[in-house]
Amino acid sequence: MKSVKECLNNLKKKGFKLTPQRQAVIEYLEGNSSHPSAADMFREVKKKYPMISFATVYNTLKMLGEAKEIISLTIGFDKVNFDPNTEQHGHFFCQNCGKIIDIFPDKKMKIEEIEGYQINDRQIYYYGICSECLKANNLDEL
Amino acid sequence: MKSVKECLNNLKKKGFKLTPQRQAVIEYLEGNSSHPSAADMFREVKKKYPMISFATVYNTLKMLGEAKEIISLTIGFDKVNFDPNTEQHGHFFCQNCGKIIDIFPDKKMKIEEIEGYQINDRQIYYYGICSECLKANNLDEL
DNA sequence: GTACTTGCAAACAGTTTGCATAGGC
DNA sequence: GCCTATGCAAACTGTTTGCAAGTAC
Repeated sequence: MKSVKECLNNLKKKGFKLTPQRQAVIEYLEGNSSHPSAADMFREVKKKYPMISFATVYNTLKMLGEAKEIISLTIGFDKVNFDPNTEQHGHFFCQNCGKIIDIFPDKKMKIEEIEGYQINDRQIYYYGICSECLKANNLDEL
Repeated sequence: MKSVKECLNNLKKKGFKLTPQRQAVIEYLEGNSSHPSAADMFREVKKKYPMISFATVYNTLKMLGEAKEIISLTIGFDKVNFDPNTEQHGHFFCQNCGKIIDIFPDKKMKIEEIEGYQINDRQIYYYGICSECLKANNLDEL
């Protein structure tokens, strides 16, 4: 997702209807690097658009995924998180505070080939302790 | 998990009790590259050990994870899958047949460092169509 | 006007939990 | 004998679904 405007154009081109609910979700996601879950989105979007429902959030996320405007992360073990940045990059999951942090490689990552397979996507997940938690030394139990 | 015997020794050393149920799960997992889910394990182990319960399967998997005898994969979007091979390697998820396939790199993969972070683990997930599905051309809807 | 989207609530799947009983060490 | 593990069922969480009413185009 490069910008709200481009995203809306892309969706319109693909025949999706642009409801106010969908636009509210898109506006919340644009430039958001916090990797929100569906519940995070529901909670936040509801503040500005109180009549939105959970089903609509999921519906919108599914549509944005199909339109390749967002990617889904399964880095957490219980729920799915979403990232509007569809450029190839990795993710770090802090096992202490639960934050998901973008990891951009030094050089442009190219997805390797695997003989005989068609690769549509790759995700690289790192698990560990983030610098903030290491500094604060407020490790819960590790 | 290198072998059932080594695994049992390791668990004993760490103070875990070796119940028949746990041994049945370990024997099922040893050398198993099918990346079973908890439900798969429950179904299969039950055949040889009919009185096992779901809670015990989850309990055993949690213990094996803590003992670093297995790794958990979140490559699927709904459930967790398990791999008794704890050597660094990637995984491929076929978006057509749902199979999870081990991907071993040509050269020994080293986990990169990330300045200021402590990395405990890394997972690389590939998504696409496996060679079997490509050959069979029995693509459901893609 | 038509077809798709919404909101709601109920359903669903995977996983976790509480507790009495059983069993490893 | 102690303390942890088991089995069962119920609870819980994240996500999906069915359907009547609403709305983008």
